[in-house]
Amino acid sequence: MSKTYSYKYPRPALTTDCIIFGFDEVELKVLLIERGIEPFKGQWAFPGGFVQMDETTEEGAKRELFEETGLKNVFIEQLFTFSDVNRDPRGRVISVAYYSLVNLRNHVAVAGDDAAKAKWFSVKDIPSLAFDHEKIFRMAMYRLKGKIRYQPIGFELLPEKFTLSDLQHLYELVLETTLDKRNFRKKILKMDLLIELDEKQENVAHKAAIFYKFNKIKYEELSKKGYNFEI
Amino acid sequence: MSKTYSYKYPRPALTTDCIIFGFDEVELKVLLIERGIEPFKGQWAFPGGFVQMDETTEEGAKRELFEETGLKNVFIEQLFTFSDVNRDPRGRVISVAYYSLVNLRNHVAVAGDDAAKAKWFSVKDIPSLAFDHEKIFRMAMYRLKGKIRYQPIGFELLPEKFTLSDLQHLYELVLETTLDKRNFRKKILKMDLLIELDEKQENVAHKAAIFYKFNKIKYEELSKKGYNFEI
DNA sequence: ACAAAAGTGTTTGGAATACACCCATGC
DNA sequence: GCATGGGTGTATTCCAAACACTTTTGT
Repeated sequence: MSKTYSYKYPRPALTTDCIIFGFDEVELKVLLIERGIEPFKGQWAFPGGFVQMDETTEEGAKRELFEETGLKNVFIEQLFTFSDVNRDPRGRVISVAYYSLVNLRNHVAVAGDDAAKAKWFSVKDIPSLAFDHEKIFRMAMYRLKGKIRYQPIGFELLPEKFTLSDLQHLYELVLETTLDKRNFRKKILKMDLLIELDEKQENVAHKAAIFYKFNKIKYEELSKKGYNFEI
Repeated sequence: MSKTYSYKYPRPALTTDCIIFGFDEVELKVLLIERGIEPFKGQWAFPGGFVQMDETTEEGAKRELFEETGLKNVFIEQLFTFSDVNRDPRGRVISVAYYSLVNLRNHVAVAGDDAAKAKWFSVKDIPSLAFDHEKIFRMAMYRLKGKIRYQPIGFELLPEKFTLSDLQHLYELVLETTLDKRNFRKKILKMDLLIELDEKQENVAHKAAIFYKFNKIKYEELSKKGYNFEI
């Protein structure tokens, strides 16, 4: 007979879900895993799983993300806690969702230990999802859009070095709009959070773009002062 | 021997907390209850309690709020889920926090069924709080400030009818700053979300102010279109 | 030479800010 | 008549948006 855990009152189970957006300099993608077990076996879902007793929900989310997809060292941010009574056919399960935007150069491919298959999908072409994950996805997209307008998420999550066109492209993908090149550059450079490098693109069939890097130190200083950045 | 509930894996307990800000046209306050039982017996804390199996966390938060303080029909919004491993001396307890801003005219006094005493405190003069509630409070204040700048929270939560000075005062209290009267009025009226009433203050020892009401219908229309309001 | 993306300034309209006096009312 | 808060307009500055051509590089 296996060990069980008993409580005086019933308790919901607690899980996490990770909505990881990825930017490969062409498309905005999101990371899904194919479920290996019931319920929703064979369907796509966000990585995540049950929270353990010795970890915060954030730690649990990162752990599951790593186990299921191999992604590591990802900065995640809390999105929302989903608690609809019937959101999971296994019973009462409450899920704390986290989201992030990562760069597909640094956070390369995906190869989880768990049997689950992980795959990046274009946000324009998402399969049908398990549980209430479509609702979660909509909220994550909405939050990402809102956030990128006044916080330089893009910078933290681009590769070490990047061109201004890369950055603009990221903003355009997330905001689902086009931006004026001159105005975008003016605004971004006026923030004074980018450092121009002594390096240019090579082997491109056009004028080589200058690489920039993000001025993390300055950003953290300003963040502490409660400074707000607007795009 | 009393009934217990057994699970194959250990589960954290799940609670809610409600950070209810109140505006009495003089001060910004927050609602606390004095704990009647251990842990932290006799200390002040936010109203809240354990989530039941047939209710969402939002429903649970509203239920506890009513039971402990008598407050009803409050629109609450999810703030954050707190999951530090040692945040509760009773063991592993995760709490989903909600916040709201209510008007102290409509949502009058407080008289909970539970033995707990509930009381409004000026946000400038909060006693020391139980659990990690000081951390929760700081986050709630921060969120409220951020939110009021681009969403007309103030309107929804003011009394049925109010003067522009009332509204300005609320903004000043939340943002902890002073605002220029003429500029504030210009901006607020340009939003076109207020309806001027045919009614004035009475028995005031100065020019009587005109009452306004919030144009809820127009606000909901615009909200659905994703329109954003900035203060 | 041409294709392809990088890079660059100016003008205009609208919003944000700063700022001071008269008005109505109760006492 | 005076103390109290209500109500109003303008000038200036700053930011946002619109807009087109030259430069560099590989083929």
